[in-house]
Amino acid sequence: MSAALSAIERFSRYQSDDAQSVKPVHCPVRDVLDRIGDKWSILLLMTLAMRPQRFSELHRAVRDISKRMLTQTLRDLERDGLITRHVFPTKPPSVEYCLSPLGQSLLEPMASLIDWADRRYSDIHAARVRFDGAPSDVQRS
Amino acid sequence: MSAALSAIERFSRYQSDDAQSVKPVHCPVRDVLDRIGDKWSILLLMTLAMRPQRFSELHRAVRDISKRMLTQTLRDLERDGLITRHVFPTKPPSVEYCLSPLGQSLLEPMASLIDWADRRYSDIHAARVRFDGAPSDVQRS
DNA sequence: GAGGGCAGGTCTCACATAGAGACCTGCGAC
DNA sequence: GTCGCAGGTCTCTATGTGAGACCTGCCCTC
Repeated sequence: MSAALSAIERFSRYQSDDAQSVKPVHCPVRDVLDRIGDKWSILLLMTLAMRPQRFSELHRAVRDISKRMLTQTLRDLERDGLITRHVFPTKPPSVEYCLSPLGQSLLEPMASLIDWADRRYSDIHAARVRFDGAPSDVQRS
Repeated sequence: MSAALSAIERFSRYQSDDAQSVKPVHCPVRDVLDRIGDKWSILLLMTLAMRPQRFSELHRAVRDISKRMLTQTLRDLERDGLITRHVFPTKPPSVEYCLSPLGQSLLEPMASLIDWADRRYSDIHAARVRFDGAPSDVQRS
């Protein structure tokens, strides 16, 4: 726990450095979070964690992503070295995406987040119902 | 590792259930990820992890968030029970936000992600440079 | 040998979301 | 009375996203 929290302290140093300087300080953590924290990246990484998959397989697995965003997200992940892209010279060429070692290394921290999400979902859902049910200052005692 | 990866397997089951059914299957993991995976939530949670803070402190800590998004993100986090909001009846009323126990429980998985981001940033940065430097099939050998 | 189909995209347009920054509210100090 | 402050809300514009038509090679069928 304290080991993990030291990461937060390290991050906080970037924050306070930034707050104190005139020019914004570049924070690697934010950079990375902006990347994998978008709408589709984690979802695609999780999907590829099961096995390498082709473009259209991914599209079927994550049905509500548009081709446009699928292409774009995959390209960004490839750019960041998290996945690799292989083109096979079949009749209509097929393209397979799979996790790189760097992408693999992200699985463990990501899985702990998924695990949290799955275990705490009922709490979150309950909190939402409670919040929406008490629109102003209605307090149950 | 295998314990963590079992979370991924569990998640994959939602995915394949969804792929097979006609009606989309509601996936709690996606629900939660959509929430904390937005541009500002993790950043604010990390900032609040250090200590409870007031609206304007948060605004100073995360300088490039707009008031609009700060308000909205805080409200969403409160709705999900991750943070609590206390109004103090000072002369101009001040408002303090702090992590709820549920929010605290998110710190550990989040910290491991932060830690990953911090340690792997140089790899990611290198991959980006490589990708941008090789626009087509130029390969350094 | 013309037409159709498939994989993996790109392009265009319409709409939703985010950011900038002006404004609001209540109150105490000057 | 009017200034300033905390914590917002509102409006306008810029940016991002989704839907879905279209494109490109190539093979297969007719």
